[in-house]
Amino acid sequence: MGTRERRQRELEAREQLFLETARRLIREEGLLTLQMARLARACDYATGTLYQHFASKEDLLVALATQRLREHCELFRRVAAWSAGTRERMFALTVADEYFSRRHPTYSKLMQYVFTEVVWETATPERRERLTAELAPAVAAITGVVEEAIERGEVDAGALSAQELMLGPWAVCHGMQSLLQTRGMLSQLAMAAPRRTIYVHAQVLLNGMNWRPLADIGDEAALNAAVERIERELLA
Amino acid sequence: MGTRERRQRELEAREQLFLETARRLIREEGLLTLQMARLARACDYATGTLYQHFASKEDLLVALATQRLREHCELFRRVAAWSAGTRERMFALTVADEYFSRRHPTYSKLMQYVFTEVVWETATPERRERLTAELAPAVAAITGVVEEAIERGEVDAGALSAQELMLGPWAVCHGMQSLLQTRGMLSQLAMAAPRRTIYVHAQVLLNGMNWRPLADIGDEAALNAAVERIERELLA
DNA sequence: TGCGTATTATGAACGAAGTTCACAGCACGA
DNA sequence: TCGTGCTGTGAACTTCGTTCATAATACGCA
Repeated sequence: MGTRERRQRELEAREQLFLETARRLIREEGLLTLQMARLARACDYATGTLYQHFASKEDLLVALATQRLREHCELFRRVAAWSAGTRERMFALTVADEYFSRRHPTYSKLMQYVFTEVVWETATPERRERLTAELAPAVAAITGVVEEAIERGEVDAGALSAQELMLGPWAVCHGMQSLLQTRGMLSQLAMAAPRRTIYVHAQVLLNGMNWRPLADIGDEAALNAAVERIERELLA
Repeated sequence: MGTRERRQRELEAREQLFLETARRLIREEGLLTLQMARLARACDYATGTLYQHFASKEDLLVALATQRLREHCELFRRVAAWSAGTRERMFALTVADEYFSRRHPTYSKLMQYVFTEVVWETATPERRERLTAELAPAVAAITGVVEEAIERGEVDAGALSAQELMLGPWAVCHGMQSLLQTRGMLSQLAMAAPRRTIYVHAQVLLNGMNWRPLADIGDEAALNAAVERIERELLA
């Protein structure tokens, strides 16, 4: 028969078309000006057809975010599985995160918007679940690195669990990028090299956990070498 | 004469009324359902009157955020001027930040929304400037603490400037709160005590900077004592 | 106190965009 | 070939945010 699954394939292709085109429109004209009717028109479909795939505009945005988040999390999993020491892998996660955000400039903004009460609460529960489901494997992978380090005695966990511990580097990454991305923040601060600042603070935090081998915070050459190695072996 | 300045006072009082009422409506019904017409009606004014104060809905939101940010920054300045060591003051900033967010649950969400491209770019430049202007004194005060610590040799700044250094604790604070506040994140992680996790990571970061006197990360009692002292002396 | 003018408040009307739905068109099976 | 059910369509609907012609008010002055 195959007529049913052919139709299914066509539907998926159309959904992809909508998502890809939405991404392009956002890239070209900004999140601000994305309009459902225009998006449908740009894909040569009627508005109603678009609504057969996405329950609302917010739904579409969450779907868009989910797609990129999947890539993001796959990258994390690859980094977590890298054949290197736990300290190096942990730092590599920061570098990878920064790299990913740099490669996808609209992604962080989209995420910021999507996690807003106004958008998040308007999207359908299924869409929200699909997004959060993407996180689980990545969280598990990163937690795995922390657990390995704890077992090997390479880090002082204090009273924190592996998950609580990994929240630290995650927060530094996320917080720093969020702050730097916020307009009126950079102008406030005289940031010479924002990227380097992220890396240094990530290393500082890992040092604070006494995560061995410790990094020499003052050694810029070593930092650059570490970053370059990660970019070469994992991200290129 | 005084008729002009009386009018000025009346205008300011009305603006306050609008802002207070908006705050209440948001608290009671959420950011999602705030409507300009309803806000005006709730204050017994016509819609047009509301628009004499705020150029747009986004403008109103930025004004709302600015008001709270002022309090927030005043708190920071008070903490930065505390008669305690630099390390203790630096940690106190994290505790104060967490405290402020806890006291004003809708503030962080509002901020998150306001800094969104969709809102920020739609507000008038004057409003945006007024918001960012609030930041300057607080940033200066915090940077002052870092500079004092550097001068006294109580911290290893590495190659980072005072401003770059203070971005670390700020990012930890902001990032951690942002992550914990995001729905679907907490469910992902089994967080026993999110507040304590923030504090520990703040201390870890400061330790990583070798900021003296170092904190014993594993010592929960000491951490609690420090937090309690800060809350008692600065925040109560 | 009364009048003319300027300023301000009003809320109905407007406009823009998200969403819906009655209907047309198409494909598939009998 | 015809009937049926499904799908795409886009005009109409709805919901706000925003504006603006008009009414109301306040103010200065004779």
